[in-house]
Amino acid sequence: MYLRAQALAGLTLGEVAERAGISVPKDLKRNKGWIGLLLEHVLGASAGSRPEPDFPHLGIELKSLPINEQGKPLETTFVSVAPLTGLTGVNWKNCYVRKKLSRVLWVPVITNKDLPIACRKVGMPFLWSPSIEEENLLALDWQELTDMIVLGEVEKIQGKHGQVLQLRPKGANSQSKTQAFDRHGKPFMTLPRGFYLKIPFTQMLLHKHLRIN
DNA sequence: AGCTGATCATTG
DNA sequence: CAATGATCAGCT
Repeated sequence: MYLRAQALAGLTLGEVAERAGISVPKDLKRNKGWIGLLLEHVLGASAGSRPEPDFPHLGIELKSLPINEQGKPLETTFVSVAPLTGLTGVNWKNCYVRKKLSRVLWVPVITNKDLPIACRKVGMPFLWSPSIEEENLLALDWQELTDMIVLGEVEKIQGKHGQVLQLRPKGANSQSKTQAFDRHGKPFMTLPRGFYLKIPFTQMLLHKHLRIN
């Protein structure tokens, strides 16, 4: 599977889509997850929206990483939705973020905005598991953000919180609502949130990999 | 130019 | 509705 991913390196998305018999959209405005879904399809990941790794047997999560020609990620990377309730007994060791990030196949895609989708090229995929240092950074941020949620301060959380991990809205739109608890423990409805990896962190992963290989 | 809140499609 | 896949786009 990793080898199949490496075989995609250097191909354009147009070529990959053609292999898969999938047509390429003009833009991603109404197909924001298209590249990720294309890669899942050609690599044989299990489809669907089930909360499982993309490759359950291998415990590997597939993430496409939009980068520019200089190798800089262009977007933050969504990790998972953030539970706002039922957090008693949840800690870093058993949390969903850690599980999701335990083994990730990153597939960089050169996604300069001025390039048509079909002309954008797949970079060299790499398999990653957090080093001790990386995991410590993630754990620190996760704990800070989770503490705030537990304290009923979810609406005080800004994207700037966290060094490598941030909490931002993750919903259909600003009208989306999910349940949370306020500082007095009373339930109220608020925007669903998700954990995202900040750009400098994924940039570091990419560059570490490039140095090693 | 980067950040962060807002948004889109699809599925179970 | 909430989870999957993310990128858009206005504001600073």
